[in-house]
Amino acid sequence: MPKPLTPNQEMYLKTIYEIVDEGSEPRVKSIAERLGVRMPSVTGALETLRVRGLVSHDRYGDVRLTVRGRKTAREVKTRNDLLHKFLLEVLKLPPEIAARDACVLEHVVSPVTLERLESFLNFLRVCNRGASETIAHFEDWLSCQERGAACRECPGPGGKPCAS
Amino acid sequence: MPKPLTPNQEMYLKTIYEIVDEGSEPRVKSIAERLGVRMPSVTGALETLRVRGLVSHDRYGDVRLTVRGRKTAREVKTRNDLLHKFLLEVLKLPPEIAARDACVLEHVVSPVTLERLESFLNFLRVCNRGASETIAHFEDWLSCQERGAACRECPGPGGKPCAS
DNA sequence: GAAGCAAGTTAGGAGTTCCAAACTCTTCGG
DNA sequence: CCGAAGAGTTTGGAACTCCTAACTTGCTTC
Repeated sequence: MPKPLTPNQEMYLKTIYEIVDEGSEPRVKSIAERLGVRMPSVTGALETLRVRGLVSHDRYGDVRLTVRGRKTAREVKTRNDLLHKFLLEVLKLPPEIAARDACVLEHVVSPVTLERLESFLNFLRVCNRGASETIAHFEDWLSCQERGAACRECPGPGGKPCAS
Repeated sequence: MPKPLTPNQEMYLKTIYEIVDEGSEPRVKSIAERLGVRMPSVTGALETLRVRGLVSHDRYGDVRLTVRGRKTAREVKTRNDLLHKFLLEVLKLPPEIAARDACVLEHVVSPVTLERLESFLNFLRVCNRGASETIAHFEDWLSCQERGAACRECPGPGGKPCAS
């Protein structure tokens, strides 16, 4: 079995995939900009990925994902989408935080946990015993918390319901 | 501002903290065993942590956390506990998976997300509009899913309720 | 077609993290 | 009190990641 990719290597793959997905040519420069690194770092990373058979890249030439590279990139992206959805729709995190965290978590969360998160989202979708209402209540409760007040029906910081 | 610690460095700190917490002397060997690395790795890591003022350690001498090191270790442990609780109590993950994932996530999750997870757990505790019931339903639904059946009231994979 | 600029690469260096092998120190038993 | 065993360290090497500085290449424009 091949050594697993590092988080960084997965990030390079995902970034190339996204650039292509947006209809642009993946250039060393644009990859560097997206990842917040300098061009030599990209050249180096592409070399390791090339050796592993995930991208094709000749000196001064085009950067392309191989079939295997594209497959891996899609997997990373799938993990990201799932985490992002959870952070956004369940935890109600602001978009920038959700995006940032999904981007870190996508490389480290276990498959089992990922699957469970997916189940949780499915459950919220199909449950007809008030699961989505609970999530809606959570959002209400959060905004009461922010005002330092108690929620209409659930106790707030002070333990007492408020009028909101 | 000091450079942030790497996940690894946080792990070393947390490990030493736990060993002390259990009433043992933190030895290079026991730290190595817990972290699944060899002794030279520990010696090296202790040196970087020493330079950063987080542990005290003389050649062949005792390993101790400094005040700052202990503070950091406690912070890591707090993050771990919170994540662990969430993975266990909300996602209903098996203990080994929850422990493993909490241990990775503790180093990378943003403070905002951590706080939100804490809010979520608080919400489940204090909500009197059925939040904890929803989580209980999730657990039921999961076991139905495992049997490939539908839940009593929420639709399962086939979209239809079952008798469970 | 040549010059210049932007893109890309190489070279060299630093930090982190790990390892095996070889060495040193401490401690404990005889 | 001395020597062996185990604990701990040093050395040297590998992988990954990043950087700056200097160099090369390709393209575009005059």
